[in-house]
Amino acid sequence: MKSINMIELARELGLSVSTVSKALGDSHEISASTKKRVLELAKKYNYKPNPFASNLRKKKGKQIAVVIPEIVNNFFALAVDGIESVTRDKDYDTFIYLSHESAERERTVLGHLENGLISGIIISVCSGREGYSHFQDFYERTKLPLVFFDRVPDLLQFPKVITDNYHSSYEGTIKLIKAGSKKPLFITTAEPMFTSIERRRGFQDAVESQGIIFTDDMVLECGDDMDINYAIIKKIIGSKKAPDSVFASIEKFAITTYQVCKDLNLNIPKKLKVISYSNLRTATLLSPSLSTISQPAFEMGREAAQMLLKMIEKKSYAAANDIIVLNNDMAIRDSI
Amino acid sequence: MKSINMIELARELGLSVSTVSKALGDSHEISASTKKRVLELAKKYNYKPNPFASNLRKKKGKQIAVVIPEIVNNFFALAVDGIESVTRDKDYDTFIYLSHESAERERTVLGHLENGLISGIIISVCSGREGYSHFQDFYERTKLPLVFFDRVPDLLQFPKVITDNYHSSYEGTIKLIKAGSKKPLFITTAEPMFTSIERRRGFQDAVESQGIIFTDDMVLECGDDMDINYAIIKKIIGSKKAPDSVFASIEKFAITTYQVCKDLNLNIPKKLKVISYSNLRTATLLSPSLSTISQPAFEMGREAAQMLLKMIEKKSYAAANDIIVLNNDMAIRDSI
DNA sequence: GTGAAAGCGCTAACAG
DNA sequence: CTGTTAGCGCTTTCAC
Repeated sequence: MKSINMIELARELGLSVSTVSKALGDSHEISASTKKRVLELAKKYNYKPNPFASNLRKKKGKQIAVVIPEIVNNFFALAVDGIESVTRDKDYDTFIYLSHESAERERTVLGHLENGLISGIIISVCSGREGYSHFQDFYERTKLPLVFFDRVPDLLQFPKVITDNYHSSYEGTIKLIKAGSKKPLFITTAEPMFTSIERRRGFQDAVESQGIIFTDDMVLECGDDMDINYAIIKKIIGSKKAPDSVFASIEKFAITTYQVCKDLNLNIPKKLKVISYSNLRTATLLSPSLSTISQPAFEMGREAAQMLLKMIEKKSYAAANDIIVLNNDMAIRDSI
Repeated sequence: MKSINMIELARELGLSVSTVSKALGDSHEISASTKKRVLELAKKYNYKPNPFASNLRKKKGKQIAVVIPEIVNNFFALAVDGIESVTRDKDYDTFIYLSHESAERERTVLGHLENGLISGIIISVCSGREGYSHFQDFYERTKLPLVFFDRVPDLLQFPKVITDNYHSSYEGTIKLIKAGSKKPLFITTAEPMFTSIERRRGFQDAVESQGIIFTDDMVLECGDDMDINYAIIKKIIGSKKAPDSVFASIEKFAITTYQVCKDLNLNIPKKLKVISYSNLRTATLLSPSLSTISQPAFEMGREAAQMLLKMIEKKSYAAANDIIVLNNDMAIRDSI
């Protein structure tokens, strides 16, 4: 495959490569007529500048990376869709890396990206207690723009796109209690992450605001193994001192709760009210329809990407401490 | 910020850059002791070879592209997950591009990728009647390895990973009829694509095999606008000559069908049996649980990526016309 | 086993 | 406005 290069283009045009390069870059120091000639021949040969050569020379490129815990998850898929909507628009290429909730994998990816392949990164961090020093280290070493979204390292000074986790959780809990719940259960991840922590706070404060004494057994921490989660949830929900409502911090725990209720023949919402953070499109079709707090995932991705590209393109742009907070959307359905 | 390069490494080691380069590449012409020294210093400085320089020189890199219609779709998300499982393993970087079912966008992406950024592409084509000549053209010009999956250009000679659409559709239809359906309705996309066409054939052949006279009104073509689809499906299902079962060629039509039945207060499966191609995780939780034919999306992605990398690394020359056919999985649930 | 040197294709001073 | 030139950081002959 012999793809034409700038030298041959220049030769055929009787121009120097630098003139061709400038013409292709629409430089103001090139005459309109020359630009036209160059562009025409370039199109004729379907010439595309070699990005490796150009990136090498310019020491930067139009590639960014997206590092997320998983892709088989409506929230992240939507976020990627949002990111792509702006990178596509601005002619950036988007790499995708999945951490699969592994901090080690996250570090590996970051280490790899230190090679200079990309000009910026959009990240949603994996859960866990391993801290965020690798992000700080990465930044110190590369000075590359980083934007975090949703699951953010709250203690680090980076631009972020998040939602009002605390308040939406507070409101959701209030709904549960106003609907008659005396003993709500908050199901969250055993591995801590920014969103869960905020939501848990919102839950606890709301419970207490309604004159209910908050106790530790109002929070259940679940792990990755869905079979074990199923067993734990079943045990609690089927027990004597069962909760009368469940607030699932993440979607899959609501799904499991539904499964448990189905198997135990427990009526939702009569015996158990349920609400969950979720971006599930079929929430309305579950039986009963699931009440949800959904995050503006697409918009979050879009905002994060816009922020990142702004930082990449304007070196002086001081976005470093920008935090964009978007609103979640609560939909009360038959499960309450 | 100032990342070290090979020249500085070489200087500090008192070696030439070429020796360092070879050592880093684990060349056999370098002594073990030198390799060790080089590797150690490289690690100390956290040195990473600049991929632009290396790719420019070698005229190839370890980047591939994935071009799919959408990402907010469990099937494609799973496929990307499968692809990533092998690219991660083999240290390839994965670009992602979404065509959003637009042939024009698909062409734009392909045109862009002619610049040499990547070493191979995995594609699932958008629906429509615009043909596949841009893939052939792309290949002629770049000679880059291409692997198609699921939605493939059936007439072109490229390696492909598909599933047994025809047979699984045939079997699904038989299930519907054996369960008592006399007048099944196949809901498919108005814009043609490989999978739908095969599934439709399977449906028709199955219908006829059971002594039912196939008529054109047994197939309904729906478009992208879900509101319009809803109206059309509602009209048909609510009419005098309504079908007694629905076979949805793609998931979202089954969802809409459920919605319609819910709103019309039509009992599934009594009044209408439903089966659908779907990778929805909540199929069991819908009311009633949805019978599905699910595709091995993760495996498809994995196979496609393995094939592509093999072609890129030329470990297998014979891959060019390989077609891998995986089996779908049918799960009959309460909707039948 | 190691090194010198020639570029890969492009951009950006700097000249003219 | 256009051309000359010097690399970007790396790989790869080809010498030694």
